[in-house]
Amino acid sequence: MNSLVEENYLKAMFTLSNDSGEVNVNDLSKHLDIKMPSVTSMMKKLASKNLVHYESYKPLRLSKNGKKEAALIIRKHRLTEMFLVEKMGFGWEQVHEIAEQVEHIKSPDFFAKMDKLLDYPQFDPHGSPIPDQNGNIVWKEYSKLSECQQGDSVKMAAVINSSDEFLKFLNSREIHLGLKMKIEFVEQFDNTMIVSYDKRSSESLSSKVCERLLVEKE
Amino acid sequence: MNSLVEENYLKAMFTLSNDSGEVNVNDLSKHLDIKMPSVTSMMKKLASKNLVHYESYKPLRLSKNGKKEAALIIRKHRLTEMFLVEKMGFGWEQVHEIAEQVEHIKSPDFFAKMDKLLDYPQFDPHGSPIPDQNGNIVWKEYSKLSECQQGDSVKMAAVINSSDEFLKFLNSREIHLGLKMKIEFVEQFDNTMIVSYDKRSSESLSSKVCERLLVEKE
DNA sequence: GTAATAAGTTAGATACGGCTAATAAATTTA
DNA sequence: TAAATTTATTAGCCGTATCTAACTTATTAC
Repeated sequence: MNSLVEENYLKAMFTLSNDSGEVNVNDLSKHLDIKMPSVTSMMKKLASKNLVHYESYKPLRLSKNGKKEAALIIRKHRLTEMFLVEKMGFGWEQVHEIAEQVEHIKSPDFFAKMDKLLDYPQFDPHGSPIPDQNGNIVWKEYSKLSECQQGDSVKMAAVINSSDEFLKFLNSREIHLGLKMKIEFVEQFDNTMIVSYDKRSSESLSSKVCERLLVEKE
Repeated sequence: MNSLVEENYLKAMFTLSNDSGEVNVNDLSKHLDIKMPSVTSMMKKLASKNLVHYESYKPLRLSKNGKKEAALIIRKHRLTEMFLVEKMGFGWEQVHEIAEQVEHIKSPDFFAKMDKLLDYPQFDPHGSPIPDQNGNIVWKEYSKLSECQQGDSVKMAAVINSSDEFLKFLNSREIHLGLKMKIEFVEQFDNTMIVSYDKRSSESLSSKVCERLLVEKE
């Protein structure tokens, strides 16, 4: 059984891993707001538990097992977020903090019940995939809105790096998952997009916003 | 902000306090399964935080503040138990363990939402009162079933010291809160009671069982 | 009322998960 | 490629919450 602290390291490593599965001590340190020497010593501990591959001065990698453990924590996090939104009436901008705590609860029954009550959801309220009971994740290939063309019709699929403020911004524009929008115009100078959708006919979205929105092309 | 460990001490003290509000180091130690010296040192810490009145070799007492903190943790525990039973479909014998973990979650919103969804319940699934937001508890005066007389008609109101096994025993006899039963006969020799209720016409309950059932006389 | 027992405290150790300061290795810059 | 910078590690310390062993105070039994 891993401690709460160990779980947080595993989760952070999972999130920060690049495509070859590598993480730096420095990035991990910044992400967790824990100094580098503490990270190093935890890496040694996790290595001794076969959750991490560790060699001095080399990039860190989660072991197969570590990856699974991490995915299962993320599963609990995302199931919780979905439960908070769907069954308890929270807004998608309110659930991260709570899920951050609930994800550490040790009770398979508790999460199995959530899963069932939600009818085995595939995605969380921000469009991120929920890993299955074995820790496997199905990634859908979405496009960044910023990569779409003028004239494209798209459907909102997920938000990247969903922070409180960003989600509140989206709320204020009445943008939510599943929303269909049309790209009316792309400003060449700064890549600002003018989009229209049911409730708004010419909303302007900065490139910073468009890079954080994942969409499905229609 | 109190640590999870501190919260557990406060809760234990609250539960173990006798009518004059006193607890022994020894009882606390046994209840928490933590050795006495550890308890003593935590008591000093809690005393320095004005949560406990502590004097060497004297019985321990929660301060006014400590009592409130404890009651608020118990509030979270009991709200959670109610939520698990009413909104998630758990049995009353399954909820204690989960609530033991959920009660430590720091999020007023989370518990406020539960409270609202449950329509501000007064009692948990075992009939124990749920403290209000200020930590105040309204105690109802119930009688132990064991103190009732032959011929009395009573309504099941609460269970004392509800353990897994006891609750499962009650399940097996189809006994639940709100159940109305009549005391048909009391065996003088060992105080076993023969009771009848809707689904059973002459169920025999040992004195050990009867002492753990609280009822309302009709 | 004294001896035996139980309850409580002190002292000192341990594991965990942090930290700073100093050092070493790797990477970037010039 | 040598110097400067960044990244990572080592060594040693700290606070929390636990423990055991030894000691003290309170209670119980005779």
